[in-house]
Parts: sequence; C-alpha cells; structure tokens
Amino acid sequence: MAQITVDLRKRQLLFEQIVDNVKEQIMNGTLTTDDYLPSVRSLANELGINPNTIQKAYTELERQEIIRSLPGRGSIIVATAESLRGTKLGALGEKVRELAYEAASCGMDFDEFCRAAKAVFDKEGGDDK
Amino acid sequence: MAQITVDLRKRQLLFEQIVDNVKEQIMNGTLTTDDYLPSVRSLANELGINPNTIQKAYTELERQEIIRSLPGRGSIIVATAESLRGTKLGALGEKVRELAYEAASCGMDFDEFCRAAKAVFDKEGGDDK
Amino acid sequence: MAQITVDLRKRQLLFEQIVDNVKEQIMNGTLTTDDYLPSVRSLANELGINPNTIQKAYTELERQEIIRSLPGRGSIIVATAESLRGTKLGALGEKVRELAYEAASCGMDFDEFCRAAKAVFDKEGGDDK
Amino acid sequence: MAQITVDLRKRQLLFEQIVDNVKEQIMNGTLTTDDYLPSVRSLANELGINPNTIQKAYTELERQEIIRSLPGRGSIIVATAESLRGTKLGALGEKVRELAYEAASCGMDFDEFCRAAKAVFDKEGGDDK
DNA sequence: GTGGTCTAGACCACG
DNA sequence: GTGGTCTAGACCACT
Repeated sequence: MAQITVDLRKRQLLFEQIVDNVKEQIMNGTLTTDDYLPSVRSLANELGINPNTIQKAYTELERQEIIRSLPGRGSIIVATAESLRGTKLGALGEKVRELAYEAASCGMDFDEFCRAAKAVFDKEGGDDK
Repeated sequence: MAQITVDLRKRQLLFEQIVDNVKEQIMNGTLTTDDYLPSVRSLANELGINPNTIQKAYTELERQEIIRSLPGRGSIIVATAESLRGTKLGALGEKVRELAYEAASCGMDFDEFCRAAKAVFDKEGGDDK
Repeated sequence: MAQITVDLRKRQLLFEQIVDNVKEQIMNGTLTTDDYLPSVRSLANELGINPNTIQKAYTELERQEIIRSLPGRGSIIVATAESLRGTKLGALGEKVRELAYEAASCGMDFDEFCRAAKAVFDKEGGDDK
Repeated sequence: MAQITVDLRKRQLLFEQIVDNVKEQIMNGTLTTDDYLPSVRSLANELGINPNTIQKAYTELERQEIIRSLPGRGSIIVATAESLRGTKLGALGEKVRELAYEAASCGMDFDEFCRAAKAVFDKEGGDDK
C-alpha cells in the first residue's frame, strides 16, 4: 500500500520530497506501473498540506514521464522500476565523474578516492538495509 | 595580484562565488597568508555589485577562519594553502562516502563506481589543468 | 461488428475517443448508414466507464448529424462514409493552411514544407495501412 | 522595448500566452540574449494578473532553457533567436509529417496537400507581415 | 469525484 | 528590490 510521507522539518522542499518519495516507492516495488496515485486532494488532506503543493509534485512527475495525469480520472504510474533505476544509475555515474574531477584537481589520488568509497561499499554489503 | 571575479550569469549565489574565489586563490598561491584582501567598498565598486554582498562573503570567510577582519585596517588572510587543502580533502572524502552510500543503496557495485572515477583520473593525469 | 473501444491510459478525453472511434468505423465501413449503435448503458457496461461519458459522446455525434437518437429505440447512424470523408477532407485542408501559415511566418519555405510531407506520402503509398 | 501582453478573452492559458509571447519577442529581436525580463511582480502588476501566473510562465521558460532565473537578481534571456528558430522549425517539420500522415490515410493525395499549402505560402510571400 | 488554472496574499533568502 | 515556495480557496471541464 502506497504510503507517501513528508517531513515538515526537513530543508528539502515539500513538493520535492513527494516527487522523491514516489520515485523511491516505484523503485521499491511498493508502487508499480499502472497503479493509481492517491488523488491530489486526498493526499493533501492526508498529509495536511495544500493541494497546490501536491499538484506541483504531480506536475513535475508527469514532466519526467513517471506518471500520467488523466483529468477527471486520476494519475497513474507509467514508469517502470527498471527505467527509473536506469535513469538514476546514469545520474549517479555523472555525479561520480564530477566528484572525481574535483578530487583530482585538488590533489587527491585515485587510490585514496577508492579507499573512501570502498569502506562504504563494504559496510553496505554486510548490511541488510 | 589578487583579482577576485564574479559571473553575474551563473546561478551560484554571488557571495558564494566570492568565498570560493578567495579560497581558490589561496590554494593557487595567488593570495598568501598575511596578504590584505581588497576593502569591502572597493571590491563592491570594482565588481559593480552591492557592498552587502561582499560583506556577507567576508563574514563567511571569517567564520571559516580563513580571513580575519581588523576593524579600521582591512581584512587579512590567516589560512594557509596547506590548511585549506587539508580541509578540502576532508570535505571531499566525506562527499565520496555520501555518494558511495547512495550508489550502493541503488544497486551500483564498487567496480562500476571506480571505473567511472578512473576514467576521469586518467584523463586528468595527462592534462595540465 | 462494431467494436467501439477506449484506451483509459490515453490523454485524449474519453468521450472524444468514442466520437472519433465511431467516425473512424463509419469511414472504414465497419458501421454503415442505418446501423444501430449500442445503447448508452450497454456500451458503458462493456467499456467499464460512466454512462454520462457515453451520453456526452452520443450527444456530440448527434450535434454533428452523424447519428440520430430515436427516443426509446436507440441511436442510428445517418451519415455516410462519403459525407464524413468529405467533411474530414475539408477540415484537413483547413489544418494544412493553418500549418502552412505558421511555417511561412517562421521562415520555412514551401519546398521544405513539401519535402517533409512528401516523405510521408511516399511511405504511405507503398504501405497498406 | 519589451512589451509582453496577454489577452484575457483568449482560450489559451495565461501562462502559456506569456511563454509564447516571450519566445516570439526573442525571435523578433525585440528581446535578445542577456536582456533582463521584467520582474515577476512588476509584470504581474502591469498585466493585472497574479504574480503566481507570471512565476509559472517564467518557470516554464527556464525549464526550456530560454531564460535563467537568478534569485534576488532577476531573470535573463539565455536562448538566442537562432536556437529558438531552429527548435521551432524542428517542431513544425514534425507537425507537417503528422498532418501528412493523417491526410494520406484519409485519401487526400500529395498534390492536393501541396496545393492547399501553396496558396498560403504565395499569399505570405507577397505580404510584409 | 478527478486534474488543472488562477487569484490573493504570506513568507523566505538573496542583492 | 529580486525569484521562489507555500497556503487558502475559487473556478473550470471531464468522469
């Protein structure tokens, strides 16, 4: 069951939290292709925030071709977990390259870069979460 | 000769551009310990931007203990290229770990992570800049 | 056999999909003059959508003098494939003129306009569908 | 001098009218790269519509990489008349192909298609506007 | 009921 | 002053 949440205390913009939350749940499998999202108003009610903010989030999701809004009918998911994961991996690769560039031009060498990363990957490997 | 610049068309906040610029020039060696920074007013004049913006940048630099404001006399640099470089390497290490965490929890494996980085390090190695 | 369909995932309004579908089938020959359309309720049932939506489509078809509702007896087709085709050709001509106007005022020349169209006509010519 | 206008009686959405208007003026040469757009509030005032509507238009223009919003500083144009014209020609080409497809599958032949267009191009050719 | 546009006005950080 | 987010609530067409 889809349970979208926001944290009012976070710095992240509310509508962005919703966008990320939906993407996360699609990648989780909690939400899958052709599922309906909660309606703009019901979700606004449930989260205690303004419908316009939900609308903005859904508009952004539609722009990214993750959902499709069907006026008068609701909003359904059109992206798949895989397509989303692919997009995200691409973005991460780009981030890695940018960071590597900055590190290199600051004198950090490749081994040090990898060592810092390895510590995290090893910890994650043993973890469950 | 210290030549601080800002790019009005960049999205980065003006005061941040100045902060980064000063740090960069210290790491370059263009500015060194005990050098005076231009006065708030003269720099504002020179760059054609509001003195408040310069002030904000200088305040931030002082907070980071990179410069010291000597009331009535101007602002001097107290950080060294080495200390700055050390700080930056620490920050980069943290960024690498954060990115590694995100990559790991998204299914990217360590080898792929390193491969993306290696391409950049190799290119940088041959480059000059 | 008339088989009107709608695609719930399309953006096009449901009642418009039905209107277009009926017109299409008349031009195809699948539906011909004096054929009965399915009743509002049975079609609504069959497609799993609201009867109001079917009603709206039928009302629009009647407004365009394509069908006629015979209270208590159902709705029959009064337009012919030819009359529909004629109407559509007229509408298409108008669309071509509008597009040509926009293209011209944007600097595209006539040859380029025709070249783009020709590619499609040639491909269609060989095709069956 | 940039004079953005909207027509409250038109069907077209207000924010879209503004988006199109700005694009138009860039292609005209009335607005050029690096020009500042009027501020959100001043334009809202001038046009007698809500600042949120202007904001929405500017956000869309930024998404299309036509302007860049610099918080606290204003919004400047980054697209050139040429790039915009190029994009528009591409879109028009696509529209021509779609229309040609529809025309072909409806029995209209290529000559008739071109004849309809030619009439318009000839008229436009003689015109000034 | 649904999505979507719009108005009105508050608030924030930045210049 | 600037852009930008958010709330509150009206209105529309469509289901």
